Amino acid sequence: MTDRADILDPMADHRDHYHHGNLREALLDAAECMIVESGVAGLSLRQVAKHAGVSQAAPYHHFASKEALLAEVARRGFAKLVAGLSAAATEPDPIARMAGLGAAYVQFGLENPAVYRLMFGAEFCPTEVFPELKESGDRAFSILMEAVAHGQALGVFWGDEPSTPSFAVWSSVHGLVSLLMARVPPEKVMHGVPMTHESMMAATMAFIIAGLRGERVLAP
Amino acid sequence: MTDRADILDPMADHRDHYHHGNLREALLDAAECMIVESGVAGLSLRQVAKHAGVSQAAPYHHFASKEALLAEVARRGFAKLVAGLSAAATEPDPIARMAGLGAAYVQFGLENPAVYRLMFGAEFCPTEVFPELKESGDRAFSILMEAVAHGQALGVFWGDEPSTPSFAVWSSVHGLVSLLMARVPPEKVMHGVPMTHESMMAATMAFIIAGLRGERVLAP
DNA sequence: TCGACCATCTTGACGTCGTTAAGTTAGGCG
DNA sequence: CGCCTAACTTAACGACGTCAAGATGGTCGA
Repeated sequence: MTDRADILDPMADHRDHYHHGNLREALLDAAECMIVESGVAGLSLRQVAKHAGVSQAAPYHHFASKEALLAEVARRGFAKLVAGLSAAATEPDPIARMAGLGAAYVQFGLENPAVYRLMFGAEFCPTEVFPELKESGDRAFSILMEAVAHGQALGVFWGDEPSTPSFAVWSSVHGLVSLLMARVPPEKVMHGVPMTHESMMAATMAFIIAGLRGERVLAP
Repeated sequence: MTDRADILDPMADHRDHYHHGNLREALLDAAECMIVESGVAGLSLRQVAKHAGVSQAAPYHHFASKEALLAEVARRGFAKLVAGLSAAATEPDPIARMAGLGAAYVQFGLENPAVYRLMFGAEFCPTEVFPELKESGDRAFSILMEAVAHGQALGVFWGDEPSTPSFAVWSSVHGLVSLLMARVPPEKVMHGVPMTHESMMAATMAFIIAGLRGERVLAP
């Protein structure tokens, strides 16, 4: 099809142009696009291939299975999430940094709900089968933990051990995103009180800050 | 097969014994059992039917589709969750009640991870298609909101509007269960600190109590 | 310049899946 | 006793994931 185009357009300096151009990336793009439109559950590898303009078996020269392709889409998602968090992690004030991290996290989740579900769904591409996925997630967690340790070092946050409160923070924000996606349409009103995504997020962040600053209430 | 068994065993007083006995419940039981063993993604309706001892098309006389059967399994899960929460909701002390609700919620999630994922996954049986699922979830939320309002009425919890902080509580606990299931094996050690499910839960509950008691830190 | 190599992609096939249509069985009621 | 209808079976359709075998075309040493 693009017989002469490869000569006229030698943009791929390395080895990115194979037979049909960079099929691996094209498949990933197509899969992500189709996931965003129709969800993960109904995704068909054959349609991904058709969408990329190749035959049904072509993807198997770049991915071991449909699950492996989905895992790579999820890995890209984690990379994007880490990029967003990193941008927010430069803020020096601990509370402002934590608020920025939370906002970046929620923004990523609500802007990429399908990919977010794929990343944390564990039904498709489980972390046991694809350990690089777990590693990508841990990288995001490290940014959060660094922010907690930063606040602890300055005496703004309680304690001196960052991993446990970091996990509690992650739980809160992850739960917020999950519930906002699954159960709260943006205009929902409950018992006469409007529940906007913004107010839900403000309440969760208030919980997080209160938890980070406060003393323990329950034993241990 | 059970030609005479129906006569020898007339336990089903109402109309529960059709051709093969109560196939609807048998299918639900088989599906739940198979989901627990192998997850939702790989579940096959044909295997569910075979597991129940009927042909491939038999389920369609009791459920409109595979998704509808899964939705009913999820609905049963919500009923079980509500039962567990209700038992913990009798405690009069607000903080103890909240801790009990959290423990009951986490216990349900960790004891039924596959069904929990189905309930909140939103990939299979979405709430838009099965509104009774949403209703079941709202019933669980009401128990939590009642507990928050109870604490607010006694002046133990901050504020006088229960739905927003209740949502933050739900977020935290839901996120805790999700992350414990997906990313934290029970024996995980992170940066030299052992992260047990119990310590993660204690930290999250401390956050929740602190958030419920404390003043707002961020501007709403 | 040419031929061999090899990664890349296609064709075709297998078994399984969800779902539907048409036929079969058996208990309930006239 | 015979019809009715719900419950179930058999058979089939198209789509799916995946693999084996063959076609294709760029790369590189001779």
